[in-house]
Amino acid sequence: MAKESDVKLTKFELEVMAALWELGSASVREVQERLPEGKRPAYTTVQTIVYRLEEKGALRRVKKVGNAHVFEPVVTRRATVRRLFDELLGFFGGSPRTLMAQLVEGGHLTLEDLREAEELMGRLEAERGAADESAVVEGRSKAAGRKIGGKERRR
Amino acid sequence: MAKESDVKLTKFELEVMAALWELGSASVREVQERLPEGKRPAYTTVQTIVYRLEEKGALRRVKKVGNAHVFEPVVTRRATVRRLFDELLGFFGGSPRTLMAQLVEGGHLTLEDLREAEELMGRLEAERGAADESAVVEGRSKAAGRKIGGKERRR
DNA sequence: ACCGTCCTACGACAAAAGTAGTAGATTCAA
DNA sequence: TTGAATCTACTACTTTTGTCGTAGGACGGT
Repeated sequence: MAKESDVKLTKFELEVMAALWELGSASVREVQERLPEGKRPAYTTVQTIVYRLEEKGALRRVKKVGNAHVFEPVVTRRATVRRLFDELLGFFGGSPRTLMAQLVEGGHLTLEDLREAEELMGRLEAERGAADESAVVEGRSKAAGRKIGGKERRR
Repeated sequence: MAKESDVKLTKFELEVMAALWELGSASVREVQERLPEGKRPAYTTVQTIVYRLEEKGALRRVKKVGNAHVFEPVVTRRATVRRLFDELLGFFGGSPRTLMAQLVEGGHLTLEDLREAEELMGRLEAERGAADESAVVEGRSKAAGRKIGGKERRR
């Protein structure tokens, strides 16, 4: 029955969806106009993509305004990112660590990015935790305890 | 001049490259055999991809063994990951944070993953820091300058 | 020297993705 | 009520990807 998770999007479709996620809901014209300056295809091109996305079940038309249809995303941005990430992970034997290492070494992330992520993680855990008391341990989820320059390993 | 960075790879091409990165260098047959069980295309299919990759400059033939060519990657795994990641970032207004947030919320990362990343970052910073002190200008000090410790022999 | 096996070089094709034009219905402001 | 502006619903075409098959050359063992 075509789960949301098996919607595969191409690069351009992704951009259209990105616009739609930002707008919440929009007409073809609105989507087109939200596309980055340089690479803004003809109106009908965008329209075609929107139609294809509709067939894939990535979005749906919800109403009309004037004689124009208004579309709304069906697949969430989060689910899509998850999918993309999983794919990316594929090239790392499914290990987020190896990937993270590449990101760090590639200079994509700053220390603050990581700290913030930790903090967020702590918040989320606290929020939904409460229920399961066992296996908590995980040291201070406060993320404030810096400790750069740990062991000197490999390399 | 076709810089290494403008080599765009498709999903399948990525898989072939992945095999090649793992093997270091290999013949078409070897690459094909390294492809995951289920999705293992015909020999000539792999051959075609390899040829196309050669045209794109992602790999090159380095020698012959018997009558078979042996190929070797030209673009590095790191550069490729960087590229993929940058693309992914595109959907987040280029903000690694937003992306990280999605990853955390999506449960892709564990606290340990983050910690380890921080640690690695600390090590790298220390390593390269010292010498840096003065030369700050260099517009591209933002990654790309990788070359710590000779070859990239991880794993 | 001969044959079976493995490669290489090409050529083909279908499906997916990217890009757009057009005919005719709709809307809306004058 | 009309005509310009705008949409929709198709249709169409070009590239790019994914997948192979085949003809003929190169090798290696016997």
